[in-house]
Amino acid sequence: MVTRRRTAPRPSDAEREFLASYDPRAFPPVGVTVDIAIFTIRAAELCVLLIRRGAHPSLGQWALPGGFVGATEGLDEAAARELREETGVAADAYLEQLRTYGAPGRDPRMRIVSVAYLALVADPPGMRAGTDAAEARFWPLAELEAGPVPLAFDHRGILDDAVERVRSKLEYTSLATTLLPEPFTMGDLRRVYETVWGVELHPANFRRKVLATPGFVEPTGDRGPTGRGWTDLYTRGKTAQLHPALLRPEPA
Amino acid sequence: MVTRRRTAPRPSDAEREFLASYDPRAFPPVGVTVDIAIFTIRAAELCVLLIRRGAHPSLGQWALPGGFVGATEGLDEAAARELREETGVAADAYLEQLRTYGAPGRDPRMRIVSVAYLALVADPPGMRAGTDAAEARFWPLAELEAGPVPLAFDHRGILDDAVERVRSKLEYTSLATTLLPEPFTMGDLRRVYETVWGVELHPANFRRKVLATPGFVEPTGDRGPTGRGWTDLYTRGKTAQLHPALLRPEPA
DNA sequence: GCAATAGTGTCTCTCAGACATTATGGT
DNA sequence: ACCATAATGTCTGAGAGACACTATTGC
Repeated sequence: MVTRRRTAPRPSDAEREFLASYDPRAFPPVGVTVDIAIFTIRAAELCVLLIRRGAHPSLGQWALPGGFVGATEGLDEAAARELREETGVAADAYLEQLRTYGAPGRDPRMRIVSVAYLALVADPPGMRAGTDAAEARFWPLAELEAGPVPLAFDHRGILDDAVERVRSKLEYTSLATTLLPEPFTMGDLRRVYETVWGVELHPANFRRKVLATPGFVEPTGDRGPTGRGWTDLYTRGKTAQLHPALLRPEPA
Repeated sequence: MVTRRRTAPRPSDAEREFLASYDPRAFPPVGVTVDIAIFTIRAAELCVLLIRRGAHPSLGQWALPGGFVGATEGLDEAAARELREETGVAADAYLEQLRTYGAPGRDPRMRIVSVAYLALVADPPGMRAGTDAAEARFWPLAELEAGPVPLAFDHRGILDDAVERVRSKLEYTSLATTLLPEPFTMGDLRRVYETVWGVELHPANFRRKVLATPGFVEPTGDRGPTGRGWTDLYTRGKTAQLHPALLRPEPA
């Protein structure tokens, strides 16, 4: 028996680790999966990619794409692989770890710990026609929040956390630009913020703040058509963090 | 064989999940642990609790406290248990999930996925004398960053992430108050910020901003002694998020 | 008296929000 | 002509940073 510290002679972690070093099956089996909330902007709506489950449990329900982490695969690596498999997009996408969910009963089969990721992509062109029959679909969030679409497992909660993360990330990073295909107009960028935050922004003030933030966007020099007239086009800047930040208006 | 979506007939997640539902041992064994970076302020220094390992691997090295997640235990629950076991503190402490680390080789024994947590506590009184012989110790971060103290596994990287999270959390939450025993003075609170951020703040401006943020601190009405004179005492306010935020000065 | 900290007041600069004005091009 | 959007400019108020001044207490 190995005691680790302090006074209590309880069955210590060290003991369990010691045993585990000789028998990796000494503790309860746990599956580790990666789930991704992949967001894009489509038709002025914030959308998330969901997959209709083709296996039990929750067969037929919609779920975040994901899967088990390979034996020799890192977590970020597994998430990047899932993202590539689902969307075909890898280069211009943004991917970050969101949070890990491991409530004991969240999967009825066995103990599953899911490392959730968050991805932002420009609307992938290959996914509009190439998708066969609604097995993978970008759902507008408004539709998910309004209609009673049941999500598998605890994916509803994961999705809520992911949306909140996206909303706050737009404040202090330039990630809004990764949701748009290049080049984009100032109005396009503003509509991303308005869509994600669910507010209306003053075009003049928005423009002023974006252009006052170095490295947020880069003017191409070209002009492109908009609804009525012509306007300047921009590409993504090099700065990830915004200084100063673009704070969302308080609901007060 | 079950095909899930799109065109590719690759070995799909659904298939693996289907198999797994009949044989939970069908995928590689993974251990899930919880590690906590527990911070406090002691002697005007930001300190983190480390444990000297009493088992292989990395025997004798310092590591973040942690352990395996119980079979019927949630992740937050496991972290709260660890925090309680290590410090005896539960009530006034702050605990949040930081990030999950799962690089394949991070533990030499087997695949270990570690869900890291972050805790902020007021210096626990029971830990100064009650601890026997340096098996658990609050280390000043300055000492860790300067001296070549090797940390077990990838805990150095986890600690770096945790410190950065604390630094940014102080900006827009009232968590600085959870690092102090109550009641505290305005100077105590300012020194928390100065210590964590590693900067000097103007006392007058700091005081004005803190008092202008509703719910940050509550005046007790009493006055207490300070280095030279007497000053107002405060307790923690009810607001978790600060409006407006208390931004740290830019290193520019 | 001197040093150190707490507390109050004031000035300036920056920035966000609100709004006015003009240009452009499609309906 | 009318409308929608883009683009530019102006005004005001809030807040941050810098600094001056006073009060209190230990040395």
